[in-house]
Amino acid sequence: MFHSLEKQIAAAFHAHIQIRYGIDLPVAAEQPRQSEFGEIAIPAAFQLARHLKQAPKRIAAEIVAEIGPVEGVAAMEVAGNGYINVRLDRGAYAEALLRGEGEEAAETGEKIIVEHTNINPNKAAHIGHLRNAALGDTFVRMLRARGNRVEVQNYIDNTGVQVADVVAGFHYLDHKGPAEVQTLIDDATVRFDYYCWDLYAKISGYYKDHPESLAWRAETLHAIEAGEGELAELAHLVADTVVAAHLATMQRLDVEYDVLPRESEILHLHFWSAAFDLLKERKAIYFETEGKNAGCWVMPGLSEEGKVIVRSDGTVVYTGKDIAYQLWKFGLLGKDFYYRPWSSYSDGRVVWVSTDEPTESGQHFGHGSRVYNVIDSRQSYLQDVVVAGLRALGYNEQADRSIHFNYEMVALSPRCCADLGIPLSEEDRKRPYVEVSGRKGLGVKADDLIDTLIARALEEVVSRHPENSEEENRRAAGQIAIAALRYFLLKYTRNTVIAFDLQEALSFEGDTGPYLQYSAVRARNILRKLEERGEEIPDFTSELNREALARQLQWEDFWQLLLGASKADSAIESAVSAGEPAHVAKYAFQLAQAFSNFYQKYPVIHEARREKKVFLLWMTDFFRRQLARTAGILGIQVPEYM
RNA sequence: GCGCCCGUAGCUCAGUUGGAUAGAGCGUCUGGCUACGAACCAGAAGGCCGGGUGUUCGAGUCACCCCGGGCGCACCA
Repeated sequence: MFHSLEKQIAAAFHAHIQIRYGIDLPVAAEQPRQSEFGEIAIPAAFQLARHLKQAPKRIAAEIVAEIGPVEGVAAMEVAGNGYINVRLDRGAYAEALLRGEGEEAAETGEKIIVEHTNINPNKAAHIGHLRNAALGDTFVRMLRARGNRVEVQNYIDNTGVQVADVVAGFHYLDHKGPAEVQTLIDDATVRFDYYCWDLYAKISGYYKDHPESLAWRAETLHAIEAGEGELAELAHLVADTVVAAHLATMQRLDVEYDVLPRESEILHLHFWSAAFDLLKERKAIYFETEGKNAGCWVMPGLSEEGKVIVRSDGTVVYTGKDIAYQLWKFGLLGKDFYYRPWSSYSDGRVVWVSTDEPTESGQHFGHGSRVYNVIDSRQSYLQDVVVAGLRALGYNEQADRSIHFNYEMVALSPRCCADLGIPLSEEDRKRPYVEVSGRKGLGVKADDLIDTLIARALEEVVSRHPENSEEENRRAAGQIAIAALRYFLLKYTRNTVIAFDLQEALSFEGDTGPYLQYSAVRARNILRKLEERGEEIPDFTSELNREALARQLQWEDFWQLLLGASKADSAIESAVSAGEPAHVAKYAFQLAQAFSNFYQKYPVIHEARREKKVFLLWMTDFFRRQLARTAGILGIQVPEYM
């Protein structure tokens, strides 16, 4: 609502300035620093001052005097050195909100692809992976909330070095074949992804102590690529099982996917050779004959030596496959995968996985017009290579629409390592944070963290609601734990390194997910309590007219809460353009804060005057809906009670 | 060496793309529960926005130079 009105008012100024001064000025609408200054500030006079060579203050006064009535605006005034402060017509604004106007979502035809999660399927997910998924999933929800069509892809690198290492661990260190590994998978007392976590650390350590054994890795990679033999079979078994574990972990956070494109199909369906032909044909890469890259196909430009795409033994590096994948996402490769169902969600939606065998599914993916790759900042260089590849092929437009949605890593605070019993070197203890390492098995497993959070939340819920059933309390605790976790991962802006601290993540007070939930739960408790007392929730539209609304909204407290709650769409819009899910979190928190204050100050149910009571109930209901919606975009549900 | 990121209250972080008197949470201190359940609210203390020079009506925000920290720059991903 606010968003569309703001645009409308800016447009009125734009039109006036165009006619009056003959200047096509892009008019910005800002939020005044203080609420007493009104709802919208127009700084246009500052820009005009340059063109007109007059004082901004004078120009602002002239515009205010001449612009005439603007719809939805009650008053305008000049302030500061030349701001035009706009005051909205409160009654009209509230009436429009009451009738549910101005909430249209502009559906755009283009399809946006968001790729996120992308965990190597060789071990359990850790806290860093959760940041990726929470950011990606929330961004998807933000886009969908404003009407965009979005396809969520989770790329599975099931033929890479990391999977190969775990396979080598099973085969060479543990001497286990596919049958034994299958037994392990079927054993309910073993968490297979956790087992692989340890095995990966074990073989990484072994490689370090016995460099000659790296031959195992090469042999395993070859076997996987050939797709034959026991090692290849093991690779499939390991990768598929771990992918299922990852999806189950992500499901706990309400993170869902549309399709799982796999590297094995990139290879078997010859996506790479198609891309390779294109790259050679358009001279995007060249065959190096001398120097340290002799015998390799190299992409020039990004670094002094260029980036090797095809090794001297003829195998392609990951980035090469990624170029093929990126081309496919835009529909530029002239090839597609086949698809079969991988699993389905409780609402029946199917997650599809790529396959190399023709199927009757009729499914098609890709052909996006814009692609967001949610990948941490350490891989910026590789992402630049991919984009440079598109450019070298002449796909400049697609290169511009390839967005590396980067974010900083999640590290561990030294205190956290101490809490978790992770030994640190003297040097590490002095650092601000310690990087997690899969190879060293150093990190916080996602499911362990979620379990801890749920246990904590359950303690709190049970202490407050011993009368409720265990099932109900578990349900609420689960929702609270997820809210705490998702909010914790989202409240930091993307380029902030999160030094993970268990005690902070476990907090349910202050700037946290549970605070949002608590605020929404309290709003609903008011409405529920009213009905329990035998009163009915009024029909707001028939009991409140414009005049009544205007009367009540003379109270600044009420107006500010209503205004704030009506800005959800505006907040989402600016968060999308800034690419910052954290902005949505911040908005939700401020909104919850405003309501907590309102809740404390105004006893809604005990209000004696009818008009005011109905108005307060409507405010409560409006706030509740807006906060629930915003929390939903963060992937946070509002529990029945807490 | 080259490239990118960061430095804001005791701690952890925001800061609407250059705007009005720099904000929040935690922590500390003070006050508020017979309940629309305090996982809350109100108030207080706490700042050379790392340092310097510039750009202009105006800089936490932009440019350049220092200082301090992080991450990249593989025939790993």
